[in-house]
Amino acid sequence: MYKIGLFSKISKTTIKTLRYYDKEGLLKPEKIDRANNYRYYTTDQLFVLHRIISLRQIGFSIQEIRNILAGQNEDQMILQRKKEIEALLSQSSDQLSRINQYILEKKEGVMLQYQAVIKDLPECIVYSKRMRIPGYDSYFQIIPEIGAKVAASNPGIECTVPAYCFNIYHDKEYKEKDIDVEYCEAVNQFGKNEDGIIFKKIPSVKAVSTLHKGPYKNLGLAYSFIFRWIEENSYEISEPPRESYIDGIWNKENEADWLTEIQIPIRKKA
Amino acid sequence: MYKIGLFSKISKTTIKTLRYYDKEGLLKPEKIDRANNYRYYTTDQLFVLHRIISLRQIGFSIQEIRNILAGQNEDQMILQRKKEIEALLSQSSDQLSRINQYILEKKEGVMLQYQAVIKDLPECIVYSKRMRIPGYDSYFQIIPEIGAKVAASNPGIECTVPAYCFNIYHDKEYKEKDIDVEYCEAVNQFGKNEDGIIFKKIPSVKAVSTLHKGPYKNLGLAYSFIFRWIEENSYEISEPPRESYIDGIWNKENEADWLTEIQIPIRKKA
DNA sequence: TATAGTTCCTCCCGTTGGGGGAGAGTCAAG
DNA sequence: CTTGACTCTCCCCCAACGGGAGGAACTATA
Repeated sequence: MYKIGLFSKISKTTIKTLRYYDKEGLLKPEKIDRANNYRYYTTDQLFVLHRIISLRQIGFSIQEIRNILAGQNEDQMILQRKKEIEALLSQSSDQLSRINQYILEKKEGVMLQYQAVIKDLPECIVYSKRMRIPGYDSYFQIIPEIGAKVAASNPGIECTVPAYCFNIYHDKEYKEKDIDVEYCEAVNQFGKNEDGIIFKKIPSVKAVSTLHKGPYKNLGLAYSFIFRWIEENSYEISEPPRESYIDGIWNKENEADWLTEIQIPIRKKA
Repeated sequence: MYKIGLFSKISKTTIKTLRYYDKEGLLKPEKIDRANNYRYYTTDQLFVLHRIISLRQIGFSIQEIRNILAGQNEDQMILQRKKEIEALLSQSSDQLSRINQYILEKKEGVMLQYQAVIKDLPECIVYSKRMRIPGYDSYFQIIPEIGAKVAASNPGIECTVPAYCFNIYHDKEYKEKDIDVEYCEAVNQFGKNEDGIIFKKIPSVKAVSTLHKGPYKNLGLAYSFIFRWIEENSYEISEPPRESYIDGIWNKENEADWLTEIQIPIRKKA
């Protein structure tokens, strides 16, 4: 029978940890002296402690170890823990790739105005119209028309607050002319489909996002940044890119103040 | 100027997080209404927030981000973070290997009495004698003699409490006869070297450890378990194995109660 | 203008696996 | 008997928020 200090040295475990495992019910001392509450351990308990430490080193939580020691469906917990480890592994390797990319960008000295962020885009209801337009300048005429038509045909329908108003680009590559584009605006409910205007529910999706400030003609820079980012970090594009308009002609006079978010749905490359 | 709820939706960040970043000084609202303490944000602040989120996704802590945003030696922090990520990566891959090994052992149904644990063995002072002995049974005669001689020549020297008494095996492979063994016992100070008995300081080292209960003739099982474990988990032996005697003939009559810990110093395979 | 529903605020507590330390009781040796 | 080493319990701390209480303020509608 060893007191906690000796047992701690034999087992190379701190006293704090031993007391904690006692409190948590993982390893009760063989005997507790009722007179002074001293804990007494035996060498046999080294086996249990070794089991606990081994499981901790594999990353199981205290609660999980308690279950395993109690004999509860160990196999399932092991498989679950294995999946967790694999998730952590992939997260770390993700972070490594991102930080390497970051170092590279710093060394090249460019692109530092752009930041890539992964977000979940929530599900929403939109009205949309897909069309082929000659160039970006056509937006300023076409988009208000679509909005007006929807409002006229569907009383009671309102745009979401904050607005989520974006274009989806269906071309396989970046183009500046003759663009196959789908204009979308998030609304609070479904309405009538007419004149190529279609209401639909867009499911939630994981996307990489970057902000672009300034006139639309410079959006190409943002695209080249983010396409490269996707490539370097081993993602692939899962749906066509979206441009979400945050600040624009409707609230900022100066083109230099316009703010656009590029959102590209992605998945990890297999 | 957006109130926190709208800004939270635009940026896909929770209100709680925005308030936390305010409190931590990462992202102060553009304006706070003194009358009601409402926070007001601008779209320009989306850039700072994106920067923060991007750094968070790479795994930087709030404190680190605060330093980076303040322009403090960013390069160094990036390299440091990269090392952290690599450490995490290697830890996870370690855990994955261990849990796979664990699954394998369970499937084979054997070896479940042994547990491998990695520990740091602390530095200590020992007296030691290296010799060639015919077999394990010689221990019972030789070891007490050495102890008696040291005690006689070095008054004032005491063994550590708890005792750390072990053999180091210098043979390249496991042997049961004609063994090249170095007997060591941890003591509180240096003493006289004589008759092949040498005092020395053993530095601290990382080792894998397993417990063996029962007679010494069965130690082979424990060795085969742990050698395999080392191989399967991509470690390599960095120093000769040690056998540390926890319970033995001096305090347990029955051989079945003897407890021995095998400690093998290891390092990760390159 | 009254009211109801929504949004916002500031606390406070919880999470994990112990570490650090205070204050008090206990043990072993000289 | 004293002194130093051990041990006990209790409380606070960590990181990055999430959950919820309780209350004030804003907004829309009747």
